[in-house]
Amino acid sequence: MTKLIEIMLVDDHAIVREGYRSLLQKQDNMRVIAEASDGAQAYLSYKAHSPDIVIMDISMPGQGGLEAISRIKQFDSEAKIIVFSMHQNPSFAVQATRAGALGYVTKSSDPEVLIRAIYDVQQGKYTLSADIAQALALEKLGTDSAALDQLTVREFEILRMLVEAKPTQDIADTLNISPKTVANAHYIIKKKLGVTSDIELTHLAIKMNILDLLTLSANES
Amino acid sequence: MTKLIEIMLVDDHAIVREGYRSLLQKQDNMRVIAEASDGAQAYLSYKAHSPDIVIMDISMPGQGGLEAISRIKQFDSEAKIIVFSMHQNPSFAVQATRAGALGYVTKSSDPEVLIRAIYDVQQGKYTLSADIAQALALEKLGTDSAALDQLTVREFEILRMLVEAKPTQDIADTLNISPKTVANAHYIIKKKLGVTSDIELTHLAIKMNILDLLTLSANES
DNA sequence: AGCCTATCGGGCATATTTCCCGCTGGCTAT
DNA sequence: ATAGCCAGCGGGAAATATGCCCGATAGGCT
Repeated sequence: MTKLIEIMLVDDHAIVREGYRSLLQKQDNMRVIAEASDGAQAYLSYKAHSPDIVIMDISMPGQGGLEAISRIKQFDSEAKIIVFSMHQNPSFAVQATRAGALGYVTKSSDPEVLIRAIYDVQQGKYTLSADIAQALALEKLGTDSAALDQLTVREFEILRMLVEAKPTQDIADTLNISPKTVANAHYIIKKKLGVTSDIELTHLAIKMNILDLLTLSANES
Repeated sequence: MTKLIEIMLVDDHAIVREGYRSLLQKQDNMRVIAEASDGAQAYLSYKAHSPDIVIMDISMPGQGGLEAISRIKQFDSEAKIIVFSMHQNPSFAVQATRAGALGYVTKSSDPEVLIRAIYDVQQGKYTLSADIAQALALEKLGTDSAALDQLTVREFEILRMLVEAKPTQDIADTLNISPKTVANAHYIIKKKLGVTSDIELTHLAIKMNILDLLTLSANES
């Protein structure tokens, strides 16, 4: 009566694929018909097997999962893809959705959540695991993405030097202002961006692409 | 003929535990007799079941895996623990070993590697997966991120929480120590690593791959 | 036993952060 | 031109954090 749902698994950790397989075998109307351990393989395998549902990890080496999603959707815009990720950051869910995923479930979720998501997505319904839904909602309220626009030009300039780990004195010298002013700006910046520690500030800088990570390996100080 | 090996699984992702279980069931002389999804639970469960082997993830929320290893070893210095981690950074293996683990296998390894490790560790033999062994050897030669190895297990653990921007108070709470001790450790860490600001510390953490950049924006707690 | 190291935390002087304030100078609207 | 506004600058002062010291305990090793 219920038709068989054919599933493809994509995850770079064999043990996790083993877990999916074991879990899905318990559902008698689901069958794993293909597997892949990276994005490139996933694309080829999708074309070869046309599964009903793809369960995909997005943190894989090389050709990542997001790229694979885009390519699969390009090949078949009807493809039904669920992202199953360790990342609890709602931004990942946003990116996955943009790429074309129909569902996003965190690995911390109970197995039933994934099963539920498979049924939902099978019917074309978009699904999020509860933790992500909540985080996304909070982010929507928080509106911190445009936070940088609150900074004045001077503050932004100081921020950039701060996150490069330049000492206050150096910044003061470069800008020909008093170290006290730099310290004040430092404080104002943290306040405007809503962080309380320099570590959080650095995280934010990375997220907002103020801090060029490539510079990190090439050291100076 | 061969005696049954009783195994306890510790991992915060249910799907991964499912994977272990499925994998280990195929070995007719191994049996999963207990599971836990965080460090505190792992400790209690160990005391209750006395498994022959513990397979433990070390990146878990709250009471981390390293702490759990220490406590289990304290309770039973004969405990045989294999760390099964996503981190390919050899420093994690160093810290795990210091805490008392007998084996370190990355999740990218083939399932057979884990099975092999179980047999080895069962006989009291120390095991590393090939990728880690190589990375460790290179580190020994290259003295690259070896700075991290100067840190004690506790310090390393605190460092990881610090660079995730966890407040001192939270860290103190999770580890059940005084905020003052955390502050002291914070200072010692910076001193050992030769940095003077938290921003530099964060840079270092990124360079040394302690701070997973993908996880970076995943700020919840 | 004696020594060593890890862990834990108190003490305390110094430095930094945080917040408030006043000053200047350039805009803009009246 | 005059008033109002805001960016930029920096002093002051209380609250906190940092840097460095110390002593205590506990487990391991010789």
